[in-house]
Amino acid sequence: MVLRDRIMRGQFRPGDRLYEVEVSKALGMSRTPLRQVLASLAHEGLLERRSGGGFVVRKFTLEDACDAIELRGLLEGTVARRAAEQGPAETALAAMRSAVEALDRVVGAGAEALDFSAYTEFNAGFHKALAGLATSSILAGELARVLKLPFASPSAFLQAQANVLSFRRTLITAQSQHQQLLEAIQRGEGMRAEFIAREHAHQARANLETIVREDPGLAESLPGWTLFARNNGRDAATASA
Amino acid sequence: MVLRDRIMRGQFRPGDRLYEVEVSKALGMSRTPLRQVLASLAHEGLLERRSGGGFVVRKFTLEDACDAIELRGLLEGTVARRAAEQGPAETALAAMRSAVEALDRVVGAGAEALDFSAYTEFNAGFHKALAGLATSSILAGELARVLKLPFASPSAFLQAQANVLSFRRTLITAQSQHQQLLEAIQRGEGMRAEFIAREHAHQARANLETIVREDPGLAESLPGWTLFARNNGRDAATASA
DNA sequence: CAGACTTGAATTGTATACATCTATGTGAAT
DNA sequence: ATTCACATAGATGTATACAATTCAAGTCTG
Repeated sequence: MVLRDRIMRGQFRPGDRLYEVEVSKALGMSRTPLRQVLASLAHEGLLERRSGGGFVVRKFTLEDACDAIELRGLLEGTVARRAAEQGPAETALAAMRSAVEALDRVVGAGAEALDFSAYTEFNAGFHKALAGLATSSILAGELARVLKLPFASPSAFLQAQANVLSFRRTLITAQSQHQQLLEAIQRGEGMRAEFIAREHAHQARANLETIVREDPGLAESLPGWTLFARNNGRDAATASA
Repeated sequence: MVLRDRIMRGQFRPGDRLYEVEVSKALGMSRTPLRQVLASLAHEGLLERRSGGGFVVRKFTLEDACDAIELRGLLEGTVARRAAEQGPAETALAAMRSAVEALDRVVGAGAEALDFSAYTEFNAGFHKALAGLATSSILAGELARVLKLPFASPSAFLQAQANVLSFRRTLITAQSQHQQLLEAIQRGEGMRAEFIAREHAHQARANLETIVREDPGLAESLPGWTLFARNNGRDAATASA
């Protein structure tokens, strides 16, 4: 989906209306397949249907991003709890173990020497393995869906933290949570697993909030950040009235 | 969406492939808008995309229905907790109060004399008011989405229980949970609210399981039941091999 | 001057024709 | 007899032409 990337990269601003003929020319495709893409993106939540036809790029607030992250934590927590309660599948558990071990090696270097891109890679692997623990197709589907929301993905804005030492330190505690989550699942401690997963996501949320508050310039560089309203909820159109 | 209803009413069986020309003739519409409907239903989870093109009606298992109900409980619980923590909006809270009061009057008649359709109506009102408490548009959207899954809705299979006395009794305890949930939200007891909502959904799940186990004939009459696989996961095609 | 109606361009929604792909059956060669 | 290649029918994917709707500007009237 090239349109998705273009929206994420900021080629369209929130509130912009997408005219079918215009966009179809820009993408070099016909209106028919484009309309399906538009409908699909609307289902994903990136676009909104206008009353009276047409689509506009959705405005996200920082609150939306935080909610999406917490929702991810909620679903990951449920997956973890149920895996712990029902006995996790060995293959998915093995993937999680190897991810944790790999992260151990990365984090073992200490906050200063930490290989950030390696961390990002193995962290994604950990969360993928966690999703793979889902016994329920319904739950797995919802989690996959939520991960598509801007910034909900575990590695969505990790790279922005690369050069800030205080954030690198949070990765050490995050890895501690990875270890504890794995342990809780293996020991059948469902409730504990659920809460660790929630708190883990909460830390991601806190990191995002800190970035936005303390280093807005850094936030600007994040992919998808253009979809977010800067001013506290009031957009330009409303403010001009 | 007339196609949605036709699928729910059992005009197509799970695993059936939907041929575009055939269905478009049956519905009296062209292929172009039909394809959008098909894609939309696939996003909802009622259809699945076949590899190599086309759509088939999705098979649901009883487990899927249970998972959908628990997922609803999870999301409702989160809405309730956050409402309790952040202070609920007075208008939505008022709607919830009036729903609880109306249910009090219905349940006050006792299990034998209980007006079932009135209960169903006010119960739907309660859960609608609960959804209205959502402060987060992300959360509200996901909850609305989950409610569309077969049997996830609070009143999905309530009517099937109408003539079974033991089920009518469960409504009394369900109403007790409604009261407690409202109370917990009003008193700011977020964690308690979350768990009550979860347990409330869990009871619905238990009721569904009981219906299916003890009165399969009754289950057959439920709208959407044709989408569920009877035999334990193995469908006809697989079993014939 | 305010407000309602008309009008028309622009945009979305629908139908149909065309292109591409998939799957199945047939045939020959091994 | 089995397997591979190929042909062919049928289905999906795409493009374009047409219809219906929306929305705004302009005009006319009270």
